[in-house]
Amino acid sequence: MKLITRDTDYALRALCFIAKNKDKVTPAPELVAKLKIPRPFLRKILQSLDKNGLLKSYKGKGGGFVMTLKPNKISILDVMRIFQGAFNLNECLLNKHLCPDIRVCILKKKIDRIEKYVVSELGSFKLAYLIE
Amino acid sequence: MKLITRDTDYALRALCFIAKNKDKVTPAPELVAKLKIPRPFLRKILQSLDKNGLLKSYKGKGGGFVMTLKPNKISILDVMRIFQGAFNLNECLLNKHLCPDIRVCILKKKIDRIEKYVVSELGSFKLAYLIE
DNA sequence: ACAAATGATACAAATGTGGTATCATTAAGC
DNA sequence: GCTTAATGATACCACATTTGTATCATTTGT
Repeated sequence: MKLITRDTDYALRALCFIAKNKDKVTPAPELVAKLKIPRPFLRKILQSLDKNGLLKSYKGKGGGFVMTLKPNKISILDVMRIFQGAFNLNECLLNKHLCPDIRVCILKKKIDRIEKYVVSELGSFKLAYLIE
Repeated sequence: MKLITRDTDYALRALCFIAKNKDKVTPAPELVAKLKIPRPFLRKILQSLDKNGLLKSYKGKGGGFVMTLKPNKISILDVMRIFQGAFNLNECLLNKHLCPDIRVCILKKKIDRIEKYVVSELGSFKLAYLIE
């Protein structure tokens, strides 16, 4: 079981790099070269980050990407949500069979508490911490 | 993202049912009927539980399964480990590309702490709690 | 006009999840 | 000993997800 998937990982690396460039526009080819992420895959990731408002893109020659927010305004959780969807650790228990008895409910409560913990830990961990 | 997969869920249901039967041998067909789990899938799950020492099986007519341990000696984590492998939330970060810079390490530490929390919560949550 | 960039979208390979099917083996009980 | 009811072992399959690829259109600075 992994908490952070490949695309989230790539996205974090890319964001860190772009953030370090400050206001300078960072083109995708530069990221490919420096971060060793497969080119088309990175392009897709950057497009997602753009659509979700974490990056602003400039088309055409001399184009590329810049941050829209300060790195201390973006959390790991924000990025995870884009690529891994909303947290829902209880998913399976409710999935197809409705919880038929009390035992599921007490386990569900436990898992809900765990989820709250994870969300709070990752939600307070900012991109800025990764850059210094 | 789900914390508990289908087979773990099924396994927990089956274990609860078998535990309630105490020393009485529980045959798989009874579990199929009562728990509405697809028959061949349940069989596979029971075999895993047997191989991992949580159940003892009796072959032949009148055969079936009994618990090998008291329900307060089995944790949710024990069952998860059988079906979902060892916990390793850091999996992806170390996956194919070795961590190239400090930023991965500090995030890794955070995730390690989260993992410790989850393991301790689920490791102390015993099957017995689900049965009462 | 050209070159360097992103946008959009469709495709494909590998892996994981959930489930099925089949046949062999064991043991109780008449 | 035969039948029957159970598990053991194993191979297979369908589908979804993950990871990655390929292609062409569009935009923009020089």
